[in-house]
Amino acid sequence: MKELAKSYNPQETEDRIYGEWEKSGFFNPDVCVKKGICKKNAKPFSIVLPPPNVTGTLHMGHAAMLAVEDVLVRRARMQGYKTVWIPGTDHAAIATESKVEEILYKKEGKTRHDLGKEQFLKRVQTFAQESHDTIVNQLKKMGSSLDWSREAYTLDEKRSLAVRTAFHRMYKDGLIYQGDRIVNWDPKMQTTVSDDEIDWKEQQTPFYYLKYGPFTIGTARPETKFGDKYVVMHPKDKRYKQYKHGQLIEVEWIEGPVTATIIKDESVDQEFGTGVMTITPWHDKTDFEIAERHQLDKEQIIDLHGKLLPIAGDLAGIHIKKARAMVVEKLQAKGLVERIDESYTHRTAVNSRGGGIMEPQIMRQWFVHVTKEFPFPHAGIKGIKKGQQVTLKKLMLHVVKTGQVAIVPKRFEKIYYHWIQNLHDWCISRQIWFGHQIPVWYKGKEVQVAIIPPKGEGWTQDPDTLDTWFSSGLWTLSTLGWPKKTTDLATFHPTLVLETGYDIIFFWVARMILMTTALAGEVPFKTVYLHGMVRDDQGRKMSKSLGNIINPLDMARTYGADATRLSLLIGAAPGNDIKLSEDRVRGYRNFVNKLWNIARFILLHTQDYNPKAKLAPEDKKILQEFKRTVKKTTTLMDSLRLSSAAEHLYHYTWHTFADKIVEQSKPMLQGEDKKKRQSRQLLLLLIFGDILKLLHPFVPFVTEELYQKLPLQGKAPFLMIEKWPTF
RNA sequence: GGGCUCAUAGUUCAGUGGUAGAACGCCUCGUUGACAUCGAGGAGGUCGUAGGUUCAAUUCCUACUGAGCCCACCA
Repeated sequence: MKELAKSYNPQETEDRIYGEWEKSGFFNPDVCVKKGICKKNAKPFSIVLPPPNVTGTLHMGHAAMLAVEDVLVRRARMQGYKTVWIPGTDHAAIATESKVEEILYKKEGKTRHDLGKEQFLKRVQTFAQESHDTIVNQLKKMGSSLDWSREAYTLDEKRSLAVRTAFHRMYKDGLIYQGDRIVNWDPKMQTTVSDDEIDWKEQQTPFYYLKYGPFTIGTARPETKFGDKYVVMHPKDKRYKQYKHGQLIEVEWIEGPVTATIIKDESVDQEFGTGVMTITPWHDKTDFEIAERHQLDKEQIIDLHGKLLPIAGDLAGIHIKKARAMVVEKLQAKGLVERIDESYTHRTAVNSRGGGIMEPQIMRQWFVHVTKEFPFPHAGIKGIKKGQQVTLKKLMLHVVKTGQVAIVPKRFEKIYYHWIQNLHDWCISRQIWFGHQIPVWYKGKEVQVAIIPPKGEGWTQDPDTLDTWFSSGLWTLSTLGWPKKTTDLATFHPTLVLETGYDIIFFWVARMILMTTALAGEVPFKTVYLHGMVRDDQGRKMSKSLGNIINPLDMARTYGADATRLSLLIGAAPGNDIKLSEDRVRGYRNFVNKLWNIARFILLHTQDYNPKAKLAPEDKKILQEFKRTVKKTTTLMDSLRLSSAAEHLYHYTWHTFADKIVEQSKPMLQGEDKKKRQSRQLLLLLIFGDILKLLHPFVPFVTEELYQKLPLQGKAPFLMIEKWPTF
């Protein structure tokens, strides 16, 4: 028996251990079944890894996610479940494309158009591949027991088939349609963007009160007002009751007299401004909806590059940024400006990927119809019969309300409901190059929506690509082989737990529920476990500009992956943010080292232990007391209270086992009484062996390394496949 | 504008209808054979404020204050 080093060296251990695990194949449930580690008919336990974007490297938030998921997975495996955790990465369409564009521009001063589609996509793929390799390496460093044989990529061949199939089916069910609707247009990136990808920036801008015939209207954007010919007020507004809905009036306006129509609509806020406004339906969502309700004309004022169209008269071709001052000047010359309020705060929509200022436009795009009734074609959702009329919104609400999907912590259920109530049709087409090209083909006036290109000459595919969340919304299905009826799909779907940050509950969680229920008639997962954001020790977001980023790989290199994991697990309640500091990680490094030294002591004193020794009554009692810790840990983990479980183990290991039991054993181990000594040797080995098992999900590397050195009888070849202790 | 969360020891956080817990930090002492990445002991809290329910509230309810977050079509 070689003596252990004086202190634990994670650098020497972690990569070697991970390599051994990988080589063993036990991350793969099929291997476990084949080798008899788990029963053929064992209950399945499946988790998909929320696929990191191939835009860079992993951050502390990822590390927190990996820690929680690996704990769940490792424990399930030890409990004998047929356990799989599926790795993968996300092509992240617009995020990756804009990142590569940025690099290209910085390094070579070129745009994607200078390269052309084919060359540009090659660059993106190279970048994505490098990023992927880094990420995989990082996932392994953190000890994640992922089944690499099942690795997926949102843009690989299998996932592409799933995407095309989903699009085709949803189109046939009337859930996807092409329509002319108002969308968020980014003139800089030349693409649509979804509501969720917009950041709002507050700005002080002047607010103009303009004379519009007998009315005074308020606006923050006079440069869009050229075509305004509807004047809208609340039907109950007493100030304007002499005006009737539909009444025509002549008003003097920017380019001369206009015939305006009075419109009464309840969406007008009587308290705001003068309670009267004119509308620009082509470039404002609210205005668009008013126009839809009353079937009003809509006219485009601004082109897709942000320049004024001929309707602006001599200002045509001017960019809207410059146009404002010029329009105001014109209005002032005509005496139409009543007053200007300088202290108005306006919220500007900005594309969170790349920063272009959004300009709403009416455009022909593809949408997912969330309020359309359709006969539900499946039988797998409780409370909804096959053939029953449902909408996507209703489905999304139903599965959570009935508990078929549980959200932890529960308060996020309310947030989820609220979001669905406000949900509009989802625009899924993007005018970028990197992503799943829309599976629609055109030939003259013919249109075909299909899974594979139509036969015959002359078909061209829609050049647009799909919103990245369309493919990640299928993730639980597509990683398990859908639309094919694979064994994996039958065995592992629905997955048990989806663990992710609360910041992407809408982006991703909601959309997975939407797509999976609609397409497969199953929930994608039974429980959603939401972790908090990892912040710095002052509770601030980690960001480059603040320079407060703590890199998980740096922490793992300095203190070990195990310590890093513990620092992210202990003190982290679901849904609550974690404040992390290097001191914290250092503290848990000390615990890992303590564990190492306990082992060192035990190994030193059990060289000659007798596996058949009888436990003395007082030792039996200590063992019984230890079983309470096993029970408590088990119960806490069952209820997903991982932080409490880890804390409890920490405390027991250090302050009960090491400080009391081990200390008290010293005289017995060195004493003359052979029976006492042998009993105590066995006791220490038994309890410590079980401590290692209990701790293994939390700190897999050090426990594996130590367990392999324990002289216990009947050990499994790896701690990771040992049975979870009973009580 | 609507909603949510948090407020407990110096710090980070658990927790419970019945006279408060952990970790880190701090103080004192100890320790050359598992571990100074250590051991023994200790100090430290009227559980945000004001009401209410209750035999009893840090725990339940209401209001307020402070911190943070999310949503929303005020032109």
